[in-house]
Amino acid sequence: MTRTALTSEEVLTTAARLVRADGPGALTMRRLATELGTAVTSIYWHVGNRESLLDALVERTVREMGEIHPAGDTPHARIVSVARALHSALRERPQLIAMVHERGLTERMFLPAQQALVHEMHAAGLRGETAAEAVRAIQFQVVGFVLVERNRERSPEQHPSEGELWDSPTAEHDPALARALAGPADTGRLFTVSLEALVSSLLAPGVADG
Amino acid sequence: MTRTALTSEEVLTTAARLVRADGPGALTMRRLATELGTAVTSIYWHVGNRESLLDALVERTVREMGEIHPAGDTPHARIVSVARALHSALRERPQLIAMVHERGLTERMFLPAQQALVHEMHAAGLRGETAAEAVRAIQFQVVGFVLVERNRERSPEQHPSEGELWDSPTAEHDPALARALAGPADTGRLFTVSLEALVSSLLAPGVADG
DNA sequence: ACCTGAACACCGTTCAAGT
DNA sequence: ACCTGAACACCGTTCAAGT
Repeated sequence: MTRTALTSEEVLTTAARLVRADGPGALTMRRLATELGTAVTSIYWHVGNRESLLDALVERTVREMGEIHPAGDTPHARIVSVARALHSALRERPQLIAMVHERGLTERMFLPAQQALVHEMHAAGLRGETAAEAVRAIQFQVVGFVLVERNRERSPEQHPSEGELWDSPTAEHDPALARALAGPADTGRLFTVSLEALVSSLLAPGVADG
Repeated sequence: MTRTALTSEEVLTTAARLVRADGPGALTMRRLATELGTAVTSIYWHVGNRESLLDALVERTVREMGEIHPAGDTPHARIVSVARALHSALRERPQLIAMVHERGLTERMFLPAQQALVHEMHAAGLRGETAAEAVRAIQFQVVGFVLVERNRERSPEQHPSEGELWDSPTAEHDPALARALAGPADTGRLFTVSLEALVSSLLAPGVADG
């Protein structure tokens, strides 16, 4: 009983499924071979080694990310919408994004978004290095946020101990603050606040020129 | 020829050295045993397994991070100084910080800084949930930045291809922008710009209350 | 051109046996 | 109380041998 001819396409698809389901750590060559119904060594013929398989997976993810469609009437609104779209796109593919991150390909994944942002910065009147800096500030903000959020999600256990430690002198004459810092962060709101602050500052005339 | 009695302290110190030198991936139980001059299995008696060894390492790093000393005359300046201190402290211990990050203990590591920030927010007149939100916005900003920077450092190779892709329509009538985006980002400046924008916005009266 | 099993050099971990 | 070697079940990868 032999199976139909193996293709690198099939290897990639199955590998992507495993990563999405159980994370990159669960993608072992032997498990992949079992899943595909072939010998481990056949995979090597088609995709080289594990490293290049992961490279191909990442490449595919970058392509699949798709285009960005800015929405809104003002440059400010359209920039914010791009940042938000990026934010949720990244959040929907946590494991694959982590792999893109590990491989340092985050920038290339961001290229379409970057071009959209450049367009909007131009519309807002920014040019040259100032515009470039503004675009990058947005990117850093969004990527940084996603990374921090992922970090927090992976460890919901630590908050109690953090709560204990907030029985500090400061906490006593500001209980509302202590309560807020003991509980989980409202990351959605933090994202909005920080993003609005940044965009407003970037679009304010003459600020980024110092 | 027997060596002096093994202690868990010695195991931790040697393990920390290996991680600092070659990263967490290089810390294998067998290599650690060789380095210590004992059998692999002795380590298990002292520190449990690899996982709890890494836990202990991380715990130690968090403690060693030390205190934060705000500098400057205005709350704005002092908040910025705390953020900067955090930023460089994190950058000086990349591998160990990565482990703290992986284990989701970033928050606990940030506790002293958090308390310093709360103090400054109070000095600036912020209270309760507004102050808590402001503190967290700063934290997210700094941590996010460090993570993005580390990601970029790990992959200096990708810029050429990014440069190629910047032969786009927009690039032609703004060559300065294309040049800026093709080259490496000035992360120090981006950090300053974003941080100043955020702090100014957070300390502006009545903004974070909507 | 494509697939295979055997073999190699690595892992982390357990456990009975030593002192 | 502390240390040990043998053994187990995993890895990724190579390579000669098959069709």
